[in-house]
Amino acid sequence: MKRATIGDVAAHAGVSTATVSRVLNGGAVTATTAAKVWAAAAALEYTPNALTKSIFAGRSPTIGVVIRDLSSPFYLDLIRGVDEVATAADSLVMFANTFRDADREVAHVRTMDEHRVRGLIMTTGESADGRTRRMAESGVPCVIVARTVPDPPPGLHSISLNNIEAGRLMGTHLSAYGRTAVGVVTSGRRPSQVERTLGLRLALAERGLPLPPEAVAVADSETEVGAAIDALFARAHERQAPVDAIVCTTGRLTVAVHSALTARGLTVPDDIAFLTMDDFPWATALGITVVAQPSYEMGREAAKLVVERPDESVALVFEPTLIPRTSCGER
Amino acid sequence: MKRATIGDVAAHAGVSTATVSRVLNGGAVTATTAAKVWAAAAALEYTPNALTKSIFAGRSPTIGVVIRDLSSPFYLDLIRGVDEVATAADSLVMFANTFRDADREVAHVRTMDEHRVRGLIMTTGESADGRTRRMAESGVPCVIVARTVPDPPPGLHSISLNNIEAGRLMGTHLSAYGRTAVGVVTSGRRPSQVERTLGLRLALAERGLPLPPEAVAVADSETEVGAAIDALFARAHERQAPVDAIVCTTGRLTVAVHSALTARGLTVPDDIAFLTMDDFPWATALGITVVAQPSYEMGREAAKLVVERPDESVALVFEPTLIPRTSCGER
DNA sequence: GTGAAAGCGCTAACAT
DNA sequence: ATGTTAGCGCTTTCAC
Repeated sequence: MKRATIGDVAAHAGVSTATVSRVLNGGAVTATTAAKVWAAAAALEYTPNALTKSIFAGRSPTIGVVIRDLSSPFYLDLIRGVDEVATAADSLVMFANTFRDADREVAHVRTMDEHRVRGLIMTTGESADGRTRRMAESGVPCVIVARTVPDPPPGLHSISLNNIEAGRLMGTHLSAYGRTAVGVVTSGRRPSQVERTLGLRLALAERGLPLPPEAVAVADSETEVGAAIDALFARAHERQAPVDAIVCTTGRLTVAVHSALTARGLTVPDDIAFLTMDDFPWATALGITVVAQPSYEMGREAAKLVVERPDESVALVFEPTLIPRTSCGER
Repeated sequence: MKRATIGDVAAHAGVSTATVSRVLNGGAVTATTAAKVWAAAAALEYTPNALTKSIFAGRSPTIGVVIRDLSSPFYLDLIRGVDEVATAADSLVMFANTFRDADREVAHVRTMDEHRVRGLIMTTGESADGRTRRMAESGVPCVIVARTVPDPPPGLHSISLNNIEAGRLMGTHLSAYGRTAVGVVTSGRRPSQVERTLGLRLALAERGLPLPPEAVAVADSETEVGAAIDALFARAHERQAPVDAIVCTTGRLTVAVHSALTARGLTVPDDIAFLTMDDFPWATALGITVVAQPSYEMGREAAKLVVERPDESVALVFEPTLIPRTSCGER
């Protein structure tokens, strides 16, 4: 069954397409004609073509979101925040997951650009930065999440966490509860990861506690966590400096690190303290102390940036919060 | 900075727009002209307008997804599955969350329709069924997830779980581990919920175990869970039939029910067995036995239905799996 | 192989 | 208040 066009409605109602367009979009029309048009539209089950409309506007009323890893709890809340604001602004959300793949990343950003999204929110690496800048310059506000951008043009925003502070919070908390030898599991070279580790090292150093490179293990994915932990423990053993706390700098690996610990017969917090990033629904039940980011709020703010301040260039930095539970021996 | 159109590229390359269109879409052109056009496109940073393209096709290469509740782990995996095959099919995913609100539901479905999505995947109630049928009839395949549809026209699919079997699995498992008085927390009147409870009741009955209505508590949201559990226990107390197992028929409430139990000083599984729906990352660590649905696979199949079999009408029913851990006293 | 021109469904000046 | 007409950016006959 072919879809009715505005022309069909016009014919059915005995008016011109311009008139139909007017009643549909609230122009000046007689009540009588309006009624006729509405009747015709209903009879033909007319559904306006948003694509065609967007051609005129030059843009689609859609906000693009490119996420690197949908399995991370942080990103889930972020999306919910974006969706909330988008819906309120009569926007849709166009979504794509890059599965941590740089090629998919540039491809998805390009596709979003081709679809003329009104704005783009992305939590990705640098690979698509060239296009992002161009998009911003041509009037499509972009928001980079979880990373700051150097020298941003108008329209290019960034939203991130104060990662140094997140690390400091961890270090301070751990030392306050008597831990002196912390080991960290981090997912690697991304700025956020590096900064969190740095903040941790800073806070520890201020209290005379060391965090040597040997105490930092890198695990890129969940499957590498076990080996990373083992290597960490082995090095600690060599140095005769047994670790009494494990910090995980990414919420994505929380489950993996926690299971690795318990799988090795370690009891939290008696044998070892555990402190990780990003709050999650089960953290309370498990008594896991976390440093939380306001992920939902960050999603809302990201969307608000594209909706409300398209041609500024703001760098929003959110503050982390430590939520103490029992995994560091708090009670 | 104004965006380059195909006309700009044509002018820059000294050819016609038709020729540009040909080289962009792989028509018959000389290598020389092709080179000129590509050079011009690159120089002008030309990005094709996917919106305009879609006008001709009559459809956008986009798959719409309307979800009732993004916070449920089931839906998250579903979306990842959809995204995966959509990407493989050069489609984008247009996403909207209804926050369990019927008005948002119809609004979002309409918007998806207006955007001429090539297909729609939705996990919603009946409120939008009228439009869904029409969409299917006009050539837009729709997939209803987590519910079956009566007398579907071609193009209207459904994907669901064998909920009766899910309930049976629970009943069988519980009775196998010696539980005789089960109480259930369910989120209400949705067919999936009712069927799971029914299956449970059936399996229990076959073993001579009752599941009276008083043993079923309804909690619509997380906040109502505490009260529902209290009422359940109170009724069991009156009937002098203390409950030795709690079943939760929706993954959405797993956390809430579990915490309600522990908050009341109950130890799982010693004081009470706990069995819930939908597997989740922490279930292993917590030792929670679940009846899992293949959510990721269901998302993939849903997307494949719209991509590969747009004008059939298939009702896919997936089988649940019980994943035994320790929350029912398994060891 | 390439260009001119018509048209996709709709809006936005201009007319009337 | 309503109709006519010219596009929006692109694809697609149909000539050449």
